[in-house]
Amino acid sequence: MAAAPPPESPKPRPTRAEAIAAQLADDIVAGRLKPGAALDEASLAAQFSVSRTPVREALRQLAPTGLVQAVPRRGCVVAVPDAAQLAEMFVVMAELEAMAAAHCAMAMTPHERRGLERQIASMAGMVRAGDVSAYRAANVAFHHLIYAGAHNGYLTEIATATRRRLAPFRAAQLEAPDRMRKSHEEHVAIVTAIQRGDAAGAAAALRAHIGVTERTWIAMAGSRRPDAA
Amino acid sequence: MAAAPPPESPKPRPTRAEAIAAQLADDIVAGRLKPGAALDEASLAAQFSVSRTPVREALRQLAPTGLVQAVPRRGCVVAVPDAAQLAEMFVVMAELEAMAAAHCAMAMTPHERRGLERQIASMAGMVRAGDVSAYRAANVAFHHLIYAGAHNGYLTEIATATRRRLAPFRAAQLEAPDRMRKSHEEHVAIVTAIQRGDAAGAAAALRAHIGVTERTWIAMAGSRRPDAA
DNA sequence: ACCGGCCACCGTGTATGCAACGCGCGGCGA
DNA sequence: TCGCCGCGCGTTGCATACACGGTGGCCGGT
Repeated sequence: MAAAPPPESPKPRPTRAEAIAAQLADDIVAGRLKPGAALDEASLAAQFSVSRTPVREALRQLAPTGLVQAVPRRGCVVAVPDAAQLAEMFVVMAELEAMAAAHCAMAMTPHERRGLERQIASMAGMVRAGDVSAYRAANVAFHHLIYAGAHNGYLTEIATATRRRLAPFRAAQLEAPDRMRKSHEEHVAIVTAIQRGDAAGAAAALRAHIGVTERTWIAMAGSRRPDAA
Repeated sequence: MAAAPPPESPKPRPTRAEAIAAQLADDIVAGRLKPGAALDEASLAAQFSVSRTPVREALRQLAPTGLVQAVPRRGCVVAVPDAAQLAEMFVVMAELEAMAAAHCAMAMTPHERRGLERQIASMAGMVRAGDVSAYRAANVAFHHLIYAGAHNGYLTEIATATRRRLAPFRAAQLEAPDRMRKSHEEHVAIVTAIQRGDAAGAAAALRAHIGVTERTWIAMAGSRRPDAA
């Protein structure tokens, strides 16, 4: 009778539009649909073997999430945030995750803390093995453990949304040499702070973690000055 | 070549669906549509003198914002967050606004600071006159000045969304005789901290204003006390 | 009288058709 | 040669029509 963490499961059976929206979102987040790509209703309809109607509804659902940009009579394109917007989102995400980490430090249950330890141990193995793709997936899971530990569904919601929106621009982040190892060390620092109940330390560690990520991205994005905020 | 603060104006001319979505959102936020009310497509279509199609698109746009709850084959209702969810959202909103206030303290331009002073002065007059309805509107404007002063469009976006979602449940908050005066005093404290560049103080003042102290936040993490404002 | 299954109504989900708007190209004039 | 105007095409916006699923009530059985 334990309440499910998201107390609402409004998805007894997804409708076509929802399935298409989920698929498109996934394609965008995974980078299969590149920022700026035009989303033609007719083509998508043909591609999914449905009429334009569900495709339109899917796009209209995606627009408020920020994954696609809709201009009233000119169709939709995959969102292309400029450098300043990305910087803003990184700043906010750092704060959101810091908030979650602080909360974790104070309120995580023993069971959740064990889960965190297990995740860290598992990821340590991936680092040793150099398995970047496994590490990438585990990284998402790790951050979701932090969200869950904060026991705040709304925080989880907006942090997840922010992370998704930034995902296309962080895809290659772990490719940078030695980044995976550094990332893991930062994770360890975060978990250590959480485990000893150091809320401020956990928040700071997470801010630093995201901050480094942002800098890494800026370095890879080219040679623009990294003070866009 | 000066970049416009919102470099995108994706609303050359709103489409029917967008107009309906805006109208519905407004009705929900203003409390004219009460939480739990069923949103029948046909009725709404008749009411707006359009077909079901734009109404459906409007509802699909509103669903991701959290203002309405959509169940796949059972229609939409005005969202009814329970006490725990409301408490979560208040906590997050307090942190978002605290974040904004901290940024304001450090980065507001002189022009923006003068605007803040003017707003406070104007609201002081409303308090003296006991004009609750004018104060209510000015209060929203005040908080939006804080958002704007943070110079972070994404933060503004999610803070505004959160505030909108909570609006239906804060409608009567200022009706308490002394609440308006207290609220104004808190605003003054916030502005004072911002004007002297005290980021931590501004953040703390805003947290207190929203009514969620850090301790409340911590307590709520474990035990889910339904102490929604 | 209570319970179970059946049926009909209501509302949503999807498809199709038509009209309007935006855009690009070609022609005309300066 | 360059700029402006008008026209045609493609795409989106909206309306209408049909199909599927869900819900509530009715009826027969126990």
